[in-house]
Amino acid sequence: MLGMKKGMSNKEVADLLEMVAAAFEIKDEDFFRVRAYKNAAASIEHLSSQLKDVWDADKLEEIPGVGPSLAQHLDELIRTGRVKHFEQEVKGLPLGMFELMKLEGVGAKTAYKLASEFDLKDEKTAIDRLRRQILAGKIKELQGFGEKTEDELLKAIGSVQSGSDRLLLPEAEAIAEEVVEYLRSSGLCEKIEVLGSLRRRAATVGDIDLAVMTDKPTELMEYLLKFKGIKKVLSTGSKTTMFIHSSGRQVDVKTQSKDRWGSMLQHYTGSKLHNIHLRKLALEKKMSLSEHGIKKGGKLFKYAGENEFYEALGLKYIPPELREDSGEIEASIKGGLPDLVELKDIKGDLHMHTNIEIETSHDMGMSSVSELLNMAESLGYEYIGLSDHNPKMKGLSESARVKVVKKRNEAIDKEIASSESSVKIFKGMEVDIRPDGRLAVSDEVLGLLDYAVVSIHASFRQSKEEATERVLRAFDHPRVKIFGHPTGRMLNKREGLDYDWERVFEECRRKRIAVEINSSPERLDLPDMLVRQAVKTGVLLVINTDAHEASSMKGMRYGVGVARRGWAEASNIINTWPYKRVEKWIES
DNA sequence: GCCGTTTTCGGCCCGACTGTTTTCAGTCG
Repeated sequence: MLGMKKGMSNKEVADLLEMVAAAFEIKDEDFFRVRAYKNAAASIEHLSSQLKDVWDADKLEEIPGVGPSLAQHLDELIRTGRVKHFEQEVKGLPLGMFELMKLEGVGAKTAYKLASEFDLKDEKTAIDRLRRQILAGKIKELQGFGEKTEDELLKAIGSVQSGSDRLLLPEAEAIAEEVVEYLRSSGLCEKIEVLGSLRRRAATVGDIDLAVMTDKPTELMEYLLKFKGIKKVLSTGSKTTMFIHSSGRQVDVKTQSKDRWGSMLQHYTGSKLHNIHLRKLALEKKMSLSEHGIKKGGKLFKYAGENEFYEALGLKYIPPELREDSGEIEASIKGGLPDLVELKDIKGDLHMHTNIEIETSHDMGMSSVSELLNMAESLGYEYIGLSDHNPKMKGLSESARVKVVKKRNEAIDKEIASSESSVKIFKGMEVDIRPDGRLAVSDEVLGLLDYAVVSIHASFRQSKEEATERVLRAFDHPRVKIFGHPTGRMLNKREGLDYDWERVFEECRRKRIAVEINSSPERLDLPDMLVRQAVKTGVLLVINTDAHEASSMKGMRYGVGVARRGWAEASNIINTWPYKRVEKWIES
């Protein structure tokens, strides 16, 4: 458990530090030492690169929250697979306690008391054995425990075992919308906002955070408790109610008055690390921050708007997508915040699938060209790019593939001729990158196209080296203009491929190949951290929906969110360009 | 443990809610 497996992930290292922090906590070590470990754990968990790579570059101490002492421990962990000091600290503790800490409402101290009392040494059986003790009524006999705690523990055990993945954005939005609509029907809300990770447009969302502007918080919370969608109330008061929604998801609702609304939005949007950094900054100026406002010399100053809140700290407004404590506060002070791309900047979409039958290698689209055109028109686009999958390799001769692509071109031309739309069409194709880097179509087929989106749909187990060579080879053909959903990840389902990103981005920059930000909510690929690296490298980016039916083209906003989280400006994104400029780039 | 536009020492983010407590500790976000 304490050893570092080969390829230990950042999350696993963070868990290890959390474990040591818990050990300190029950030994009543200096509280600040405990927090130092927890801070370092959070910092490593949210690192944009692998810890091993940071170690390779000898930059452990540049990680926020990691100083000389922790750097030394981490060095030992990476070199030898273990940390003697950590092992010593955890020695003698019942290991079952670390399992119990996964239960809602159970922290280090409670877990330790329970695990020692009932001798829960085995992590695998700890929770099950605890359950039997509860059922036997043994918990309430302990000092500091009562019947309610027994009930809560039992419920917590029930829910930890039905643990599930994080929510994709549309799922989270649907739950939020249901609760918002109910709250609105109370007539007690002046304003409701979705906050937390959903407002920051993180790729996946853990729970739903809502803030309500009201001058009748008590009545509103009473009304909320009657909501049919509540499975279980976790806690409730006039300021905060937390409950489990019927979907199994936690929803937090907070109330605030109009004059304190700005500080509320700020506080509840997070991220936690962003807020901690802000509060440290405030302390240096002898100010103290909370969701109620800013305290200076014992006096509370209130902020109705988020803008004023940041201004009061001497900062320029920081858009929610940037609030991850990854340099945005420093940039705000120095005036170096990016002018982020917005949905209204988007003038086209270069990755979508039609229902034209060409015996594709993967799913074909559901919508006709004219349906896609209509949608593009309603979105105010100047152009779209049709990029059906390439004709399949198996069971189709080369001449048959050429023929079917020619037929598709004719079908598209016919649509264009009969269309009254002003939206321009590019004839593209999404072409598989095969395991060895060859493309799944011949040069002759590529010659029939305006451009190719090259992407990976199989062989995801390649090493970083193999995968890098694979995609670099695929970039060789001049018709290749877009690198589609680069990592191939599927959120909650499949890790994507890892490349030598420096080489991949450099090659894309040199060949003016646009790296795609795929807006499909189950992909959101390129991931935001890598978008940021791409922006720094000067790589062209394109935000596409990969729509398989016309309505999915409305999902562009998900990709724009990713771009914004990656600090991208409109100038980094080619589909903010007007038609003529894109045409020139495609022909180049 | 970490960290530095008042510091290499002496600080370290803030508030809400719950349960078992007669004044607060534990947990959470």
